[in-house]
Amino acid sequence: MGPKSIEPSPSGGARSKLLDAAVSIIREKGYAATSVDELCARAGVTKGAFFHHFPTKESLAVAAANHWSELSSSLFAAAPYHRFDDPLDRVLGYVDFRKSMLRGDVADFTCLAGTMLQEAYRTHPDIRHACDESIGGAAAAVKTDIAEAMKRHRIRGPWTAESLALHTQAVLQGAFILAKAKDNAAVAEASVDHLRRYVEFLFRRPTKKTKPGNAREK
Amino acid sequence: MGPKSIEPSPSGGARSKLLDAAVSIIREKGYAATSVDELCARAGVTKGAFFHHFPTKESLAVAAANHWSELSSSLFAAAPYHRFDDPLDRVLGYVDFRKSMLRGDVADFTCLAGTMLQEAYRTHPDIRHACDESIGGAAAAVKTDIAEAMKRHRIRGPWTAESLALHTQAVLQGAFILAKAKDNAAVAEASVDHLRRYVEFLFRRPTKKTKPGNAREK
DNA sequence: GACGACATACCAACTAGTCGGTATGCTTCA
DNA sequence: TGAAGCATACCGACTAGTTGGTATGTCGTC
Repeated sequence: MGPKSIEPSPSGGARSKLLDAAVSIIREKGYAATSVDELCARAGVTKGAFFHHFPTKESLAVAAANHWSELSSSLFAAAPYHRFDDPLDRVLGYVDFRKSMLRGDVADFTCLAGTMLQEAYRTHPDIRHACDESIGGAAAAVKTDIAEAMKRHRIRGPWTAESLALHTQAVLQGAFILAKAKDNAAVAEASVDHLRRYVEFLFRRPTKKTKPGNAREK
Repeated sequence: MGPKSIEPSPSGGARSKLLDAAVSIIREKGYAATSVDELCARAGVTKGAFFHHFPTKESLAVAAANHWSELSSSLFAAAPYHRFDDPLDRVLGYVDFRKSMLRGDVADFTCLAGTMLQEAYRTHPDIRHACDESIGGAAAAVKTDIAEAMKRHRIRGPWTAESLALHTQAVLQGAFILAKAKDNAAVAEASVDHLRRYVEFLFRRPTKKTKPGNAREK
């Protein structure tokens, strides 16, 4: 914690370089397979610097998860869909935005938190907690719009804004796994399409036709 | 391949004990964090036996993924929902069955393939492939019923039986991650409920009231 | 001259994988 | 029948390299 609690390090510091390295390497190969030496190498930093800033490898992972939370929450905060008046449009805009991110290398659009959770949920409780908060934070942001949309459109059902928000995260996480399995983002897009259709159904909005020129496979 | 090509080892063999150990340990801590020594210890087998049956640790993981495919496909083949006449009931029965499995320890209901994919998709192509086939096999089984249900109920839409089948797997995989994040199966159940509602919607079946005693939470 | 931010050298524990060996079959043919 | 010949299954000590982590030193700044 120290002086970095105020300033997130001006990107020249070893700490922030290690954080960035952690995010990218762990997304490629997971937490356990990522060695401290490799982290230092990618960050262009020595081992001394590593253990100066982080007492253990695990604490770096926790910090990386928190860093990831900040990265994503500011990314979504800046996204265009917030302009919509109707909160339902914001929810659907969020889904569309997530779908539009499914491009390029698989390691570049998958989720750090989901990746680490899968292997560390039991052996590293602190990592589990930080990843839970990361996903929970994303869910909370959508939940707000979902709750407003339920109010505005007078929708009620045997589900809550919270559970639907978490469901969007589940679909996304599952879509990432499918994309990794097939090394192909198209299958993830299709799952997000199903999610969008489901949300439209819940809010009784006429389903929009699937975007033209959407069939991009392999 | 010797005498074992006919009989899958009568469960006394070191090979099958290693396979079982691999499934359980890897589901607890992932592939990379699982050491060969630990595998041998849990299987009650020596290191010599390990490398007699498997040339590398990676090849054990591939065999474990295939073992997992067989375990799950025979589990689902024996499940009760196949009795239903209407293929749609079989699809919904599958979803209900998956939901009913969400009990007990998280490590005992999560998916080996999804867990390994997350960390090994890039570094271990053979593992990725075996896990892809595992998930693909599960999806293919559901796809059959979905396709029949589409025919029987004259349903068409901008989605295919295949994409919906894969979507069910995505939701399940995502639900597992949520369960790991919160160390709580309830959140996974809620996601599966959303999935069921979506399938009912796609097939224009009146949504059944949430099961009695299902205590819709909060 | 104290302190933060690193660098260098080092270590004990663990890692996947090797290797020479043994015990127990199954086959073949005299 | 039985012995030679060979394959399979398994054992466990060993190794070369890697792991996360430590101890100590250097350098610039306040």
